[in-house]
Amino acid sequence: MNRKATALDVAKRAGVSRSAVSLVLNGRGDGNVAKESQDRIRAAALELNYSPNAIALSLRNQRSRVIGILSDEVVVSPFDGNIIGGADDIARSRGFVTVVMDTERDTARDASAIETLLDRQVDGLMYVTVGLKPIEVPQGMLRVPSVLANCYDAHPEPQLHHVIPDELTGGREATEHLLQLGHRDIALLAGSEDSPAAPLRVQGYRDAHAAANVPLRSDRIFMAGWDIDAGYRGAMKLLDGVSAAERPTAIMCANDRLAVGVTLAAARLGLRVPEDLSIMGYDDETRIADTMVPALTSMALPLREIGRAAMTKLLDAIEGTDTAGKGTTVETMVPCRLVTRDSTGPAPTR
Amino acid sequence: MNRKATALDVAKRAGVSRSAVSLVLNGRGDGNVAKESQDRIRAAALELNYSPNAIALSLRNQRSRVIGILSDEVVVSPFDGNIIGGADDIARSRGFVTVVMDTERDTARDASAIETLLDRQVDGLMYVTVGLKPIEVPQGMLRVPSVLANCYDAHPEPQLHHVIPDELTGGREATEHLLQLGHRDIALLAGSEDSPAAPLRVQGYRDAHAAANVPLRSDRIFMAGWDIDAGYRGAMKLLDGVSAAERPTAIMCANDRLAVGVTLAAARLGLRVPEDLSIMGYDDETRIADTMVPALTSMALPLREIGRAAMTKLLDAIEGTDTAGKGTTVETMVPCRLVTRDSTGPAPTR
DNA sequence: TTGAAAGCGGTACCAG
DNA sequence: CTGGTACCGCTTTCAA
Repeated sequence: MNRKATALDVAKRAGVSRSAVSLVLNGRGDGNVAKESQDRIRAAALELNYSPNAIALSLRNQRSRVIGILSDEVVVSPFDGNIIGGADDIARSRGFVTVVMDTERDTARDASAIETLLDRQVDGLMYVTVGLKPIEVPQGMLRVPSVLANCYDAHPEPQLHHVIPDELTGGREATEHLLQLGHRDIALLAGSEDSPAAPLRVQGYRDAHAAANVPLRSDRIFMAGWDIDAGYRGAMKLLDGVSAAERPTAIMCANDRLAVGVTLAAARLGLRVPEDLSIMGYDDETRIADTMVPALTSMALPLREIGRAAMTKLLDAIEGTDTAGKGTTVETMVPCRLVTRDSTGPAPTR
Repeated sequence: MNRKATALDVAKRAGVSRSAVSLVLNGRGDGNVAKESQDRIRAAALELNYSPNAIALSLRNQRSRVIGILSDEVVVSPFDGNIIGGADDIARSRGFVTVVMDTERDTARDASAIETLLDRQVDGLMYVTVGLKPIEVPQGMLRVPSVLANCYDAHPEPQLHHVIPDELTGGREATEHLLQLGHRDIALLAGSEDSPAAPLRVQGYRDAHAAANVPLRSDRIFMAGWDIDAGYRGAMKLLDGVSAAERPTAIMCANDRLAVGVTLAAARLGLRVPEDLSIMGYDDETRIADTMVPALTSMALPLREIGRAAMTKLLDAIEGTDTAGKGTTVETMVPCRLVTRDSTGPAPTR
C-alpha cells in the first residue's frame, strides 16, 4: 500500500524538473530536452515503475479515455452480455477503457448512475439493454457523446444514434429457412407484445409467407411468452391429440427457451425431431441452442456486432472521426445470422 | 454539453468565497459561516444544480468512494450475474458506487485492468468469477483492500478474504432431500473436474449416503460435464433399455442444464417425472429451473448473498469497521438453499 | 465569520 | 534547452 511514484519523484531522481519529465514521457522530448536528460528520465521512470496518475490527468485534460456503459440488466441477467463484450473489444483497441454500471432495471437509478459517470469525466456514454426496447433517454446522456445499443429513443425526435438487430429480416429469413425445407404449415410461438422484437419477428414471418406465396393461417400464431413452460404449453396445444395431417410440420419459436419447451413436448408425445416436426429457435443462446438434443437451428442475434458497431459510432463521434456530421443517420441495423443445426429438416411427406 | 457548475460559480452567485461553499455543502457550516450566507449558498447550489466534481474530489482526498469489480466473465456469460447485483446493493447502501470491468477470461488482462482501476483511485477491489474456482491473485490487488467472490487464492498462504458457496453442504442436502423421499438408488451426473465445485458436490453426495447409512454405488457417479447434451447422454446410459428394477429412481445433477437434458431423455423414454424418475437440479438458474416442465427442484446457489457478504467484508475493511483485525478469517462460506418444486417426488414402490 | 493560500499530480506555456 | 508557474476543482488550514 506504499504510495505510487509521482512525476516529481521521477524528476528528482533524474535531476530535472517536472516539466521535463512530462515532455519526455509524452514523446515530446526531442527538440526540447537534452538527449542525456531524456535517458536519465526514462531510466528513473522505469526504476520507480512510474505511471501517471489517471485522476490528475482527467482533471487536467477534462478527458479520461473512459467510456461509461449503463446497463438496464445486462450484467445481472443471463442475456446479451456479449454486447458489452463487443463494445469493450473496440474500446480497448482504440485506447479507451469501459466501466459498466448496472441498474437492475430500476430506471430511477439511471440519472444518478449517469451523474456518477459524468462526474468522473467519462468521455462518452453507452446505454445497453437486455432485449430490444424503447427507452426514455436519461437527460444526462445528452451532455456527452452517447449511443444506444439494443434499444432506441422512445421519443418522436430521437436525439441519439442507436444500434439494433434487424429483427424483421431475422424473422423473415428464419421463416424462409423452413419454407425452403418444404414446410407449408408453420406455427409461430411469438413471444409477447411487451417486446418490440416480437411483432417484428411476426411481421418477418408474414412477409416470408407472402413472398413465397404460401397462405398463412393466423390461428397458427401465438403470443405465448418467452419461457420454457410457455413453449411446452404452446406445443401441446398445437400437437397433443392432433392427427399428423392437421398438425403443423414446423414450429418456429421467438427464442430458444420456447424451443426447449417445444422439444420437450414433442418428446413426451413421441414425435421425432426433425423427422416428424421441425423446431426453430431464435437468439442462438450459448450453451442452450448448441447443446440441445437435437441441437437447435436458431437465428443468432448479432450481439457482439451490435456492441462493436455502437462503440465504433461512439468513439468516432468523440474523436471527431465520423465522416459526416453527427446525427446524419440515427439508426444502425445489424443483420441476424441463421445457424443451421439438427432440429430442422425437410417437411414430412403426407 | 455546457460545462457543469463549479464551487466557484456557486460562491460567486452567493457572494462568498469558495471555502465557505465547501464548508456549508459539507455540513460544517454551523459555527463557521453566517446563517444567512449558508442559505444563500444552498440556494445558489440548488439553482446551479451544483454537484462537486468527483475527479477533483478524488485527487484531493485520495479516496473516491468507488469500488472496482473485476470479473472473469460474469458480465458476458449468462451465469452468476447476481453476485455483482448483491455486491452493488451493499455498496450503494453504504454510499459507494461500483464499476465493473470484465476480462472475458483473459487473465493476461487482469493486471492492466487493475492498474486502470487503481489509477482511478478505487478505494477497494473485488474479484468475481463465474463458478467457484481458484485464481492467481493479481499483484495489484494487494495494494488496496480487496476481496474475492466465488473464487479463492490458489496459493498456500492466501492473502485475501474470499466468500464462496458451501458446495459440500449443498451436495449433501440435495442428496438428503432425495433420500428423505425414499430414494435408495440415486445416480449423480457430477459435472467435471475442471471445477472445484464438482468434487465437493460429489463428496456431499457421499456424506449424505454415509450419514443415512445407505450403500452407495460408485458406478452411479458420472463426471458428465455441464451441458444439456451431456445430461441427455448420461440419462440415456442410465435409463435406456434398463428395466425398472435396475434403473435409478432419481438422478441428481450438478447443474440445471444437465437436468434439462435428463428431463428430455426421460420424456423420450416415456418415463414420467417425478412418478417414475425424480430429477434434481443445482444452481437454480433463473428462468430455467423455475420454468421447466415439470419445474425443477434445485439447490440454489446463494449468488446475491455471496456478493453482499463479499462487499460487506470489503467495505468494513476500507472503513475500518471490521470488528477484529483484518485477516482474522480468510474464508466466508455461504449456505446453498434447497428449492423444492415438481421434479422430485417419492420413490416409486417396486 | 471570512477569504487567501497551499496542495493533490499532472500538463503546457513562457520567460530565461 | 530548461525550470518556473498557472491551472484543472476541491478541501483544509490559517491569518485577518
